[in-house]
Amino acid sequence: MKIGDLAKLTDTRVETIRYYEKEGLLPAPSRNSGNYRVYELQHLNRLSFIRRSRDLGFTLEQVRKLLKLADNQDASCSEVDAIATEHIIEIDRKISDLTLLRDQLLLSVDCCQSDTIADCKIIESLAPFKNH
Amino acid sequence: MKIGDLAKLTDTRVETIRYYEKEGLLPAPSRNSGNYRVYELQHLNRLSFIRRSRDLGFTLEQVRKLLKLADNQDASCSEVDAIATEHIIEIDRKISDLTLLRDQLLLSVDCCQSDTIADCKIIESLAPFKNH
DNA sequence: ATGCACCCTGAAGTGGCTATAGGGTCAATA
DNA sequence: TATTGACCCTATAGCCACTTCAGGGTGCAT
Repeated sequence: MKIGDLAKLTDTRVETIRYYEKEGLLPAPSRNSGNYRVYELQHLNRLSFIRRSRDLGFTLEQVRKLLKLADNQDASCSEVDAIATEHIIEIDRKISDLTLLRDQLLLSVDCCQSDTIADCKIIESLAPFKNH
Repeated sequence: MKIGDLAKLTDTRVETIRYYEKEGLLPAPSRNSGNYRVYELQHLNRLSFIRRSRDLGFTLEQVRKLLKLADNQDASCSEVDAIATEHIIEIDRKISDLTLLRDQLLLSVDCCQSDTIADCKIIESLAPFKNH
């Protein structure tokens, strides 16, 4: 399988695959006579794992840890649980931050019935003091 | 006012203030005999506006536009409204993405009652196929 | 005179890619 | 056989919004 095929199968850009290789997330595959990368099923599996993890918002650093843990089938999965739980907490934090922020913005936008900047409630909500 | 004072008043790092100056968001202040930046009230106002906008999640590019609009008191505020509304839509998108993602993760974590990686539901939910 | 907190500049690093330049490979077609 | 065009290669720079670092200067108190 060539890099383009792998890219299509995993919905990943070719450059991203090469980037993962450089970062040590994906093992360097063998090369054919023309120096093209040749991928096997194991690469497809590993890249799918990485992409799925990234889609779920894990950082590459977290993915690195998850891969290492996944490789060790006999190890305890408590560490996996810890990473996932910490990630959920982080996501919850983001959601509540964004919700607060959204409400504040909506308030300004809804209130702004004026025509000019001078009376614009949005600008006013950003300014520290009245300009006069 | 020296840069450190301005930093404290606006809860901004000194380096960030210099960065905003380099980026043209904050006008270059005058200097004292020792080449230290000397800030006036207008700088405090402008930096506060920038920080508040950033806190609300606007990009620096959006802040740049908002500042330009805010400077022109007679202009129509419809553009401001457009920027803010587009931003709210963006935030809504992020919130719903994160909520979906959170639910998926929670499902895996709640289901994982096993001890070893081999049976870990979280790892399983990331893996594309069963490893056997 | 010395210490220390603060200030200066310029360059490089962060994450997670994406884009660009400048080339090589390979299979199909004219 | 020559050529086209899709694909591949490497190396480097760019993106955002800063942060960090190296290597120095200033200013005030002790």
